[in-house]
Amino acid sequence: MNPPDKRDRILDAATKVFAKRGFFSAQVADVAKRAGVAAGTVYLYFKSKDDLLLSLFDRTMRDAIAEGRAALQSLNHAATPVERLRHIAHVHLARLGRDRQLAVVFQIELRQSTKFMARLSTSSLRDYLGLLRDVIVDGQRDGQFRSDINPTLAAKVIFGALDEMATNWILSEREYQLEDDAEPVMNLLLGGLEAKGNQP
Amino acid sequence: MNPPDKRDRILDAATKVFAKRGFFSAQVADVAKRAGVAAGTVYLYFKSKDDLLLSLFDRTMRDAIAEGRAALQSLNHAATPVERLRHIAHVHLARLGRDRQLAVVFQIELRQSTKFMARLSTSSLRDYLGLLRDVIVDGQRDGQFRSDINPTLAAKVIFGALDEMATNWILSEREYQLEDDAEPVMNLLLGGLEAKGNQP
DNA sequence: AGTAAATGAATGATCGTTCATTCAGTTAAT
DNA sequence: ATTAACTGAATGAACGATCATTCATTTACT
Repeated sequence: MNPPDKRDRILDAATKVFAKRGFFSAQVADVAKRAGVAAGTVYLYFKSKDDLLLSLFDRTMRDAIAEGRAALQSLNHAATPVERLRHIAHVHLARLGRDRQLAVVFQIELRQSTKFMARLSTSSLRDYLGLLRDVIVDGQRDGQFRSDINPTLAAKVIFGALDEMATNWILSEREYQLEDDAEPVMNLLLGGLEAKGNQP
Repeated sequence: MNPPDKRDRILDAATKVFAKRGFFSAQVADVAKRAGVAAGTVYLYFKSKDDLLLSLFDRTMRDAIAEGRAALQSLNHAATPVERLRHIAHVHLARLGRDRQLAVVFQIELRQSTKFMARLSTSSLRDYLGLLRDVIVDGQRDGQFRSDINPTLAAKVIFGALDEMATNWILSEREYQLEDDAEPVMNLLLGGLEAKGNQP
């Protein structure tokens, strides 16, 4: 059938409705209408409204991780840790920058309760931080990165910085390419704010 | 009077109830009960449940900014930009680390809708980022900081990093002092991840 | 015909909010 | 000093609107 799959159609509709009205104000009936199905049909595919949001998260993370893997594969296998970190930053911001509604759901709606946050931080997000950490450890091993830095902490800092860029982008009135933040952010994180002490 | 103020008591109760049950699941009646007043009384002091959350935010930001000002005053007036940034990071994390329930409300509950987020990002948070930015501009002027870095972006990166530390702390099972993250985070942000190119 | 998928009206539980009423405390009058 | 009148803060039962969810019925397909 041409329309991909009813379940997917409902998830797409949910993204739009949640992004626009917020998860709690959004009504299941609106999601159904937008997906072109009846309210009851939603419950043939999802256990509850909560399950809808959680499933949205799961589907997106699965897609994102697949995309991330593919992107890293496409890199020259001899890519340096620096190049790999820059690449991750680009992919991260490009993905969110491509779909504002998805970004709203991810940056805001998914974080509305400790329940969802806990789920979020113990699932694929953990893997994502782990991925960053591994790259950093590599860089430390071959001397490109300072070894006096805790790689787990550095991964969080990088994630926090990218996350803040995404949230700012959503709330900003201005129209700009989120991905364009990747370069300057990584320049700062890699090189540091302090001027190198080259007093001649 | 011994009990500070009825309005304050209600806000304190709201912090606890919102932190525990989440804003949407929390019932106004629970907040009232915890504050030791009747449900209707809440509406003598606040327009609506939303107003309760917003007022909570306003009161806390007012307190935090006052505390931040005082802290900066207490610094030697000749403090370098580096010292000032480190100081801000400490105060930021110390404040959240002192009261986990308040931290939950700030890091999670307040971010549950674009409505609150917008309010958040156009109010005192704007001033806070501006404060960071000013310190960075100072540092660039006297050559301590790289001048090829956009100070506004750097302010966001610093904020994003601290914010991520706070969120991680809330969701972590481990018990640790949030403020202890201030030093390593600022070491990373100031010095950068890359090893200085001193190949002998 | 028989099965599965889909429907959408009806249900029922859940609160935010209101407001008629109470009551403690204050003022005024005798 | 005593009583009466007044005030407005506080109460909490009741209201009413909102939705998530269900399920008896219909539709579509083999």
